[in-house]
Amino acid sequence: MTSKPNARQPSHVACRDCSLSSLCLPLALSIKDIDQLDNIIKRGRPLKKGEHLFLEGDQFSSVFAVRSGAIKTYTATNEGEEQITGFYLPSEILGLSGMDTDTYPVSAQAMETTMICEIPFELLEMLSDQFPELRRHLMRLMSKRIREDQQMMMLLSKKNADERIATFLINLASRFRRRGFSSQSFRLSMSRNEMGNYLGLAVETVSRVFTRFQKNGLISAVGKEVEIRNSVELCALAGGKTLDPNQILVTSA
Amino acid sequence: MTSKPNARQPSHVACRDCSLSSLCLPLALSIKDIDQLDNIIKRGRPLKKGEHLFLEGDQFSSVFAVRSGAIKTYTATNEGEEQITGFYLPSEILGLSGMDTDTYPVSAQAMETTMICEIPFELLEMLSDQFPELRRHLMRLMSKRIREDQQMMMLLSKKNADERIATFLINLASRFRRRGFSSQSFRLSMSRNEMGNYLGLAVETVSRVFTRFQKNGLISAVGKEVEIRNSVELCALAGGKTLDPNQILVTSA
DNA sequence: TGACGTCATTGAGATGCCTCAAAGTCGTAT
DNA sequence: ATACGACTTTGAGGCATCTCAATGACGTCA
Repeated sequence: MTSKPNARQPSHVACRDCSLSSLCLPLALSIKDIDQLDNIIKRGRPLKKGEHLFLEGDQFSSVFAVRSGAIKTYTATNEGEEQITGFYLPSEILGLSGMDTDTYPVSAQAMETTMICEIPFELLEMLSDQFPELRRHLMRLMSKRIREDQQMMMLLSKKNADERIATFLINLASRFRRRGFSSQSFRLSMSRNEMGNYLGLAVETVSRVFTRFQKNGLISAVGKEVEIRNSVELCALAGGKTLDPNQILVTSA
Repeated sequence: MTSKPNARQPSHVACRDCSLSSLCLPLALSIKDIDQLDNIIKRGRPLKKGEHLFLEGDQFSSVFAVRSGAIKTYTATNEGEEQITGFYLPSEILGLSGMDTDTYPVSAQAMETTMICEIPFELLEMLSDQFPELRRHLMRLMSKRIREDQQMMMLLSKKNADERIATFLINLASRFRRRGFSSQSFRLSMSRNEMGNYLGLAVETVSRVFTRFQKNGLISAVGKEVEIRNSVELCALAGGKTLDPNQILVTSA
């Protein structure tokens, strides 16, 4: 673990000094070009838990990178309930799905105190006219998202409750790992309810699966704190295809 | 109806003369620039039913546009069954999800005799370095796909069997309509089995829902021929959010 | 620190879809 | 024309998950 996940960060770190630069958009730019990206990025005040970054139907104007905290995106079903479409952790980019419309197709809300980098899309487009590598990176981001959504569709149409939750936990673990945090032990930023909503399960089912996983020694969980105690078994439940080869968990510390 | 859906087309129509140019990639290019796209497009022999365009794991090299016929993409589940991830009709583009990997993440197979335009990705990237409008179009395509996948995730996690099939039929209808064909009456290119696989339902359930829909006068179906008899009801079942405002069906001819 | 509201857990019963099984229909190729 | 295989339909029963209900734990704020 390099540092604590929610360590305070000054609110105006330059991209070149940001610890996430190797995961975020700067990935596509050389050191000297990063400063240009830096110039167009707006860094707002931190969002408090429950505050919205944008609402479904808002004028599309920017894409966003999470710097700390966590964001969920959701849309309203026909019956007016919320359907969560994604969770975003630090270094992850959201807002790209609004690109071909005038308005955001989902709402984005902070699940805890969250810091955001805002990248006005018009400027990002100008910058990507300038840097082919940046636009390829954007394309790759979107392409990756399409593949991830397809994995999600597979989860929703073929997996049972146990497999869904195993997959979800393994996926979270690998995302934490990528950011340099422990993949064995972490804090969920979402409630059981939100998890169930996202995974197409009732809260009660999520809760029962958690209980069962603990009885079987797969995980231990106290509230939102989760520890993966048997990642081999959990991966097996999740199904090998869920993780990229470079995302395989280390089995022991 | 402007012409029959499966009317024979000569196998080497230039983009500028293709009846699908207003729906396909040329959409992003001016008349004189289209010829450049034209030059990089490879037009192969027609694929027969069951033939593959590419296999999961094949080296990623091109994106493809369907010119006539129909393609399905699928991937293998952990248990080795096939999971269909999409159906592609004429003018629709597939292969973009492979963009950020070396290999295609899905297999693509012809569901009937199908003609394809192949666009080598390297050349497409060069061309889009030249034409900002083309690359914005590509981005929009991907962004649209992300939104559609999210609709699909919503379908899979919140809708029951009736709603899934209503949504599917309405979606197909609007895609036919966009291409200038009847949205009231069309031929399914997929089997009940494939439909169920895609929608996360057992074949038997699909069949039962079709029967029920016919009893209730929503549709009539003989084999793969489907007629929508009550599009208002069917849309209501599908849920308003499923269709873009510009995809709303005309209620009567 | 105590009280409240939110979130999580557990139990019991209902249900929608799946599985298995069998018969019926269609398309196709010989 | 006929026979075969593949696809579709229908029925019966089982099961995973949902729904409803109640209790329990936690976090937060006065």
